[in-house]
Amino acid sequence: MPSQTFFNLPKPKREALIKVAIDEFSTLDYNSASISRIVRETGIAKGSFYQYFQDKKDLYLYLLKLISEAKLALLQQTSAPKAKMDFYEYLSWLFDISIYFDKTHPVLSRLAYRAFYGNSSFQDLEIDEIKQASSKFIHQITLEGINSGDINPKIDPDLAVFVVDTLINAFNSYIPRKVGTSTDTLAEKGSSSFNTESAKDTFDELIQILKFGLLGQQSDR
Amino acid sequence: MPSQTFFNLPKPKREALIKVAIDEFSTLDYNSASISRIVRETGIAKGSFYQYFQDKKDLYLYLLKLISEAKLALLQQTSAPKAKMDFYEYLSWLFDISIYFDKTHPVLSRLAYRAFYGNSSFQDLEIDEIKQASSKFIHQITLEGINSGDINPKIDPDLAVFVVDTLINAFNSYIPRKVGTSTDTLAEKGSSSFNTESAKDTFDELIQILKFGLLGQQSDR
DNA sequence: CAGTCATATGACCGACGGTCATATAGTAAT
DNA sequence: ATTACTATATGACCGTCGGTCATATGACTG
Repeated sequence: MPSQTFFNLPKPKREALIKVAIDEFSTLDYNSASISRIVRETGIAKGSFYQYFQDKKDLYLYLLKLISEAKLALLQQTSAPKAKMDFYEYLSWLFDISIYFDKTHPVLSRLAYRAFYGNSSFQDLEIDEIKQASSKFIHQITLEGINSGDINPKIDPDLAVFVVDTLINAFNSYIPRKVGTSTDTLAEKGSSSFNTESAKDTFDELIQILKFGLLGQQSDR
Repeated sequence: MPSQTFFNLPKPKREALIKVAIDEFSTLDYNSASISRIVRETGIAKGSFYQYFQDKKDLYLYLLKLISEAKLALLQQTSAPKAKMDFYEYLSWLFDISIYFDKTHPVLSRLAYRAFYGNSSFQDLEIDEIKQASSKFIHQITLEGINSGDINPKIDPDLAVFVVDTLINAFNSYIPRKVGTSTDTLAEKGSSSFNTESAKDTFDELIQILKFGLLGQQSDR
């Protein structure tokens, strides 16, 4: 976490620093992103930076936190299209929201994309924890899916969570390949560079596969 | 690719360098692994190293190539337990082989694990290509699965490949979590640190889910 | 004015990946 | 044995990095 000193900073200075940092980390992977460059560009001294943040990781974690807060805020302010959705409809709805976030926050989205699907950062407990925050969310709704009968209860819950979580997360890196946009282009221009309609169709087809895989065995036993 | 100079090296020197390098890259992620340390430990001059390899990435790619060759060799020398296997049986067999490789080549396995499932390296085209070599293999057998009717032909082949490939690959990072071994311990001690029997059971359960998901729709239409 | 405290600063540190002019050893021709 | 040529070995050196720290600046208090 940034120090109190950082939050005491005049707003413009604080925001300028964050903006430069977001640009840096959305353009380059963790190791290539440079604190030296960030402070040079922001016009503050290196020593000052290290009064605000413990280290490079501290800044990075803070940026990821800002993003997840922005996403959560969007999720909470968006009302569901249907009152009662089953597990699979809910997943589909989440995907809609995710696409909308990418469109409205292209730079944040790009940074998040790098952090989660580019294999750019490093082995680190805290960073893994942040990464798994979205997994925890999927985890929770998957367990609810099991309880409500949308997922065959004979399937090991952990395994069900793994399957759903893995596919949902990996889908973000699949789509650009599928629609012919390279992940590089995506990291550069954000998700606006592919057709969100066909992405949605493909996602719904994936959900169908999930539905059969996770539910299909039930009639069998 | 290493230079001719490297291959001209006396075998002991060449192998010593490779051994030290493999140890380094199996212990630390790409960015933490240090060329300076490798040459210090091997007892050769920095300049010499850079006569052998173009850069750090060149060495890394070469190590990954050595590993994939070793894996391929094992695959080719292992005979199938059954003459005719359907797609899902074949996947299960591949998993057996993979487990065997991990047991017999723990250090290589650890390096590969870091490279593929640790999010430790960086955005790079060539490295991504090597990583996707195993994906290509899965790709091929998945397409065969479609042709032989083991996978519902109505499913978009690309999507089918994506689902299979993603789950198979991610499974390697799921298992340690499942059996309570942290990925750190795994990277440290190799796959010998978890019960391969229960891993196999879980894998077979995953294959069942895949089977229903990818085939299930067929009876439906 | 002096004293105290938060903040700002940039020279400095060790380590990194990578370069290059120079030294050394091996080989072939005279 | 001497020369000439080539392949290989070497480590001081470069720019850059993340991070530190003694010192300077300013702002507020008595």
